[in-house]
Amino acid sequence: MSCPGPAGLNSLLVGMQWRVTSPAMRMSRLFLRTLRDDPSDAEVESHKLLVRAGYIRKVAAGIYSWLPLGYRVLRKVEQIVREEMDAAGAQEVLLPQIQPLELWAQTGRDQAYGPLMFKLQDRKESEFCLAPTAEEVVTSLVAGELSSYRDLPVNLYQIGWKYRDELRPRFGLLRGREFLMKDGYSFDVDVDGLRANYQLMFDAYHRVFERCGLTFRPVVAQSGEIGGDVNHEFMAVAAVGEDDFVWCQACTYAANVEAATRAIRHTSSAVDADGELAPTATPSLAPLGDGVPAMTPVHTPDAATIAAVAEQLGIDAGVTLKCFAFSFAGGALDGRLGLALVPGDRTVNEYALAGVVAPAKAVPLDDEAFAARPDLPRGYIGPHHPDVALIIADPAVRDRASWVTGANRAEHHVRDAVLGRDFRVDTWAPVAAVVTGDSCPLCRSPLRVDRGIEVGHTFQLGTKYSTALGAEYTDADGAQHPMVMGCYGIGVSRVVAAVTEEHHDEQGLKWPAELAPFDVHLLALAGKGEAAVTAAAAAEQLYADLVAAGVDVLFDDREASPGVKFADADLLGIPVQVIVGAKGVGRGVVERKIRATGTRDELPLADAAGVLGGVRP
RNA sequence: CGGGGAGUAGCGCAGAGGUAGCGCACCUGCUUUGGGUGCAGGCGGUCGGGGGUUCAAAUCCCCCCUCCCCGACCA
Repeated sequence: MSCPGPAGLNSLLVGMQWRVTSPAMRMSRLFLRTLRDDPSDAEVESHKLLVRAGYIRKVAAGIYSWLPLGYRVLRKVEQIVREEMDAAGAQEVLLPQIQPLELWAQTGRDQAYGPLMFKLQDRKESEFCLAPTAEEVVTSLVAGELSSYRDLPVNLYQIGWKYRDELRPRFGLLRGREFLMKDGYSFDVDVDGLRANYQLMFDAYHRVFERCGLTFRPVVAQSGEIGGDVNHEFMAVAAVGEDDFVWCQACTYAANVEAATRAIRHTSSAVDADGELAPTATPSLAPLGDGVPAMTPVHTPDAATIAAVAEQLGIDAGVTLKCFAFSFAGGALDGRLGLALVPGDRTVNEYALAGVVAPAKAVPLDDEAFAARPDLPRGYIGPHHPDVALIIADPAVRDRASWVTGANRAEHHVRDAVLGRDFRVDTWAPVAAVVTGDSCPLCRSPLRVDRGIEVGHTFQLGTKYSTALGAEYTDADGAQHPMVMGCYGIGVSRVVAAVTEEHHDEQGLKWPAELAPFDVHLLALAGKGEAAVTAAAAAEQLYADLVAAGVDVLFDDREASPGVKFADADLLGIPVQVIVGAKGVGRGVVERKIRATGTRDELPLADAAGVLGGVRP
């Protein structure tokens, strides 16, 4: 039996009509099944539609297979990311997804991540994890390769699968346990260098998300697990987002709700530069309690939440005073009790509270701690408790003359608690979380709190990892310094879902041009008789012409009724639909429908491929 | 991890002691041909897994697995 040489093989392939390079596809051969019903386990539109349209299929909780259409979109996002990273001077690498746990122990993050990591052992029982991220691997890589200031800066990135054993995977691709992430890491000689690289990445991220068609905002954020200083989250605005962020409608201020602050209103003059109550402010304070009756207890059975108290007493939550109890850890007040006071319709921002008590820590009381302190009845705590070392109050606590609050006695609250008369405040600080309508700290315009999907995150890491893993360089004077690092993530697979959340309607998906799995969806409407045969031939010819013109075209050549084809086309969401039917072909035209807008027009059949090829991005 | 719900055909669901059904999808034929056509006939199931009760278990009991929702320190 003879083996075909290259030429023979080539002719064999041609003979089998294999198109190795063409991105075009006949729908009759596409690995695709669309579903008429929503999958029962999907809750958000992106999940429902991506499954119904045959882009993804679930394999396990938070783990998905990417089918041909979905994988095309995923690769388009990848490509945009790649282009913008390369343009910004970053270099692509590929780091392992299986990483030795030993490496993580060197930074202590094996403990910090804990059960969030998928862990595994090899046959020798050495411990590994599936990469949740790659700071350790990339830092130790760079530590081994570079040692001089002459080698820096360097900026490496990869696009690879990441694994996090989430407490609760949900919303399809939005919170998966396996997800595709672009993670990048910059190494500089100093903070100025880091800032320059950070700015390059920050700008590149804008271009990436703009090209993906997302409405987004970069917001100042807390640093979370990774550690470090300045960082931004890129939030795609979406009702199904899992994070609140605050933004100003008049200026550029935007922050994660945890990091957000607000301008203190008319009471701001009562707080001096140290956050202490200024003596000069007391004139406005003194009259507050005038004429308020003495504080009186009320029986409030089974009302351990603000909402329950408000309902039982027929009052607004805003007239209640919330007392958030915590114990100090470290510092002069170690082990003592503290209270944070905010109006009942607000919540305590624990990050803000942490900032106030730093360097000591404020540890919220847990079930055990409450059980050990019968004098602190959960849900019935009041600010006049005798054993509180420090009371921190939000300035909004000065906005009311009197409050309804806990009585420090189970099943009881008190009315008419007056600041200065019935309870004291030791420290004033804005520990209440920002809500819509608060004033912007920069321009005092109204702030909004919205939900978003975190599609990107940029960090200025500093030297935490370079120090731990020995990524040091020698400067011009021969001195050793740790490299100054930044890291930059984009949730590539999450972007696919985020874009879907923003671009869809009841009929299905609506891909932005740069992400669409195909540029054009060519529909050949079936029919009977000579006109239909002519139309079918015209569709075939147009398909060939579009392929020749370099258009990525999906050709619906199936034997199906027009309704089925229209419905599937709208579901799949390819930006331009071109409909070839007997009626139009008889008049020498085809119809073009823009999926996003529903706009329809006609193109001359003879010229259609040229027109469509010309508008290709 | 706590609470709730659910696993029956590829998808969506019904069936609650007597040997498994509907819609969609799929296959065959006819029909229809510009918005998920209609008719007829088919294929397809260890009823999540294991154990138990019973003459008989998808159904009752026990254990396990998986999936979904809510919560997981705001008093």
